[in-house]
Formats: sequence, structure tokens, C-alpha cells
Amino acid sequence: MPKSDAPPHLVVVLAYDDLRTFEFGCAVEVFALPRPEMGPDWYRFAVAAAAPGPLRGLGGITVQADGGLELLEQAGTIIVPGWPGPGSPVPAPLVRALRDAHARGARLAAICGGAFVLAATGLLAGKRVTTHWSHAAKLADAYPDVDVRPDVLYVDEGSLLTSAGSAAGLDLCLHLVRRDFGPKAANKVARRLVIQTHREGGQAQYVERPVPARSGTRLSALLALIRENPADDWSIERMASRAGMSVRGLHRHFQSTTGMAPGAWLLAERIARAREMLEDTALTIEDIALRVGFGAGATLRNHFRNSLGVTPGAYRARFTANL
DNA sequence: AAGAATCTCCGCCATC
DNA sequence: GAGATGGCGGAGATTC
Repeated sequence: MPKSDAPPHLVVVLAYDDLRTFEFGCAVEVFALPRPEMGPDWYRFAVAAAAPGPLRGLGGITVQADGGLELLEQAGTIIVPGWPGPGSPVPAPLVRALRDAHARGARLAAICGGAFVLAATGLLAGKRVTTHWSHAAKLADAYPDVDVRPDVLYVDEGSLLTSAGSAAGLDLCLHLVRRDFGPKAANKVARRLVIQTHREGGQAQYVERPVPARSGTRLSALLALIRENPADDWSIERMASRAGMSVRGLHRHFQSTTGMAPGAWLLAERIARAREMLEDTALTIEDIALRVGFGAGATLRNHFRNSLGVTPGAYRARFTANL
């Protein structure tokens, strides 16, 4: 977490001619939106032009950057949102600016084809890296000393991060938020993203859908198991013994990887599942309750109402009416 | 619709 | 000495 006496962490996103607007948008969505609720330490944001000259984006828009490469000198994180093509040359001044920034301690994060830009700096040698699946082979050919992993969403090598195609850029950006501000903040941002794309009428709140845990976490096997069998009896004690830790330890691990207490996570998971069943099955609410692990329909109704602001019946009616 | 039994959460401290 | 871990207990939530 940034210290409160330092100026907030500056995120600089590169813009270039023929800009990949979708990848660019991922970074904007996470880092550039005003988020007063996140407090005064939240990121500052700027767009830097990778080269002089007019900048157009895919889709025909024109882009106005905040400045040129000099912005990279103050950046804590630099994001390369795609790149026009694997064969597109990376300008020497850009390479130099990225190297300097990295030497100074800045993080470099590439979305999709942006990995080619990072590779051109030579900093990726020996590192694990990913990119869009359709470019993976080209990247590996062009840079034999880079360890290309085509099958992951993103790779965190500390100060060098890369993500797979398009939308994986969101996962990468959320990952950065989690690193900087913790899982709770990442969940908040993630939830916001969903609200904006799926906005429904009224003030209905959304279940906190937990940010997926990094695989390899001590908890990830347990979480998967619970998701497969939500109806089982998942007392805290049973979860703990499944995960091979004490109850207290389970609490702590849940908090740190998920941002929620075990019970709260389980509840959110069961409600999310119930919601899916309301949407695409005709099961009775009683049935759904049992299948997702509530002891009775009344319990489901209570929790559903509490976290979504609608009764299950009303939710189903509205959902099917909106189809 | 209300209440008693049970479970969960989390700060605190000792321990490894 | 920092960092993770485990146990305890009480306020509060949950269940039926």
C-alpha cells in the first residue's frame, strides 16, 4: 500500500498511433476513473504518447495524450496496452525510456501485444511472459531467451507483468490493484465494473463476487472444492481441516487471498449460485436453496434479499421478463 | 414472529 | 526480530 506521505502512485498508459482502444480501455477503466471512495492514496493517471505525431485509435477516434515520454520518468507503473502488430518496430526512444524507468524502479505491465514492446527492451530475458495466444509463437521465435507461457491469463514477475489477449488486461489491472491496495479494494473495483456493464434498475446491490484466487495459493484447492459442492456441509471447522490449517489460520488466509471471511465468502458463493439457478432453471426456490447449501427456503430468501435487495421470486420474474 | 442454541468473526496474546 | 501460526473469548450473527 502506498505510504500516505508520498504522492499517490502514478500510472502512465502509453498511447501510440493505431491504438488498441479496447486494451487501452481496460487500463483506463481500472486506473483512471475517479474513485473518491478509495481515499486520497488512489492512483494518479496519465496518458503518454509513445512517439510524436498524431495518434489515432482503432475505431477512428483521435487521441490526445497528456504528454510524451517524459511522463515515464515519474511513473510508478507503466502500461503498454497492446501494440499495432508483432512486426511493428518499437522506437528507440521508447525502448530507452522504458529501460530507464524500469531501472529507476517502475513496474512495466503489458497487455496483449504490448509484450512485444517489453521484449524489445531486453528486460524480459529469462522471464516468464504471456501474450495473446495468436502471437505467442511469434514472440517465442523473435525472442528465444524469453520464457513464453501461452496458457495463462497473466504473469507477474514482480516489476515486469504481461497479460494474455484483450480482456485478460482487466485481470492484470485488477491484480495490480490487489498488490497495491489488497484484495478488498480489488473486489470493490471488480464489482464496480460489473455494475457498469450490467446495470439494472433500482438500487439493487450486487453480491461480492470474490476475485478469483491466484492458483497455487494454499486455499485455491479448497475454494474449487467448495464451488463444486456448494451444498455440502461447509462448517468453518471442516473447511479448516480440508485446507490443513487451524480455524484461525483459515480465517487469516481467507482474508488475505479473498478479502472476505470464510463464512461471508461461502455465503456470497451460494447466493451467486442461487442466482444462476433462478436465471436458467425452473426449480422452485425451496429446491434451489437445498442445492446451493441453504437448509431451508426461508434462509435463502433472507440472504438473497439482504445482499441483492430483491426477493428471489422478484428477481426471477424481472430476469425472465427482461429476456 | 420470536427466542434459544449454535456458529462465526476478529482482536489479542503466546508460540514457533 | 519479523513473520506466520494457533488458541481463547466475547460480541454479534445465524438458524430453525
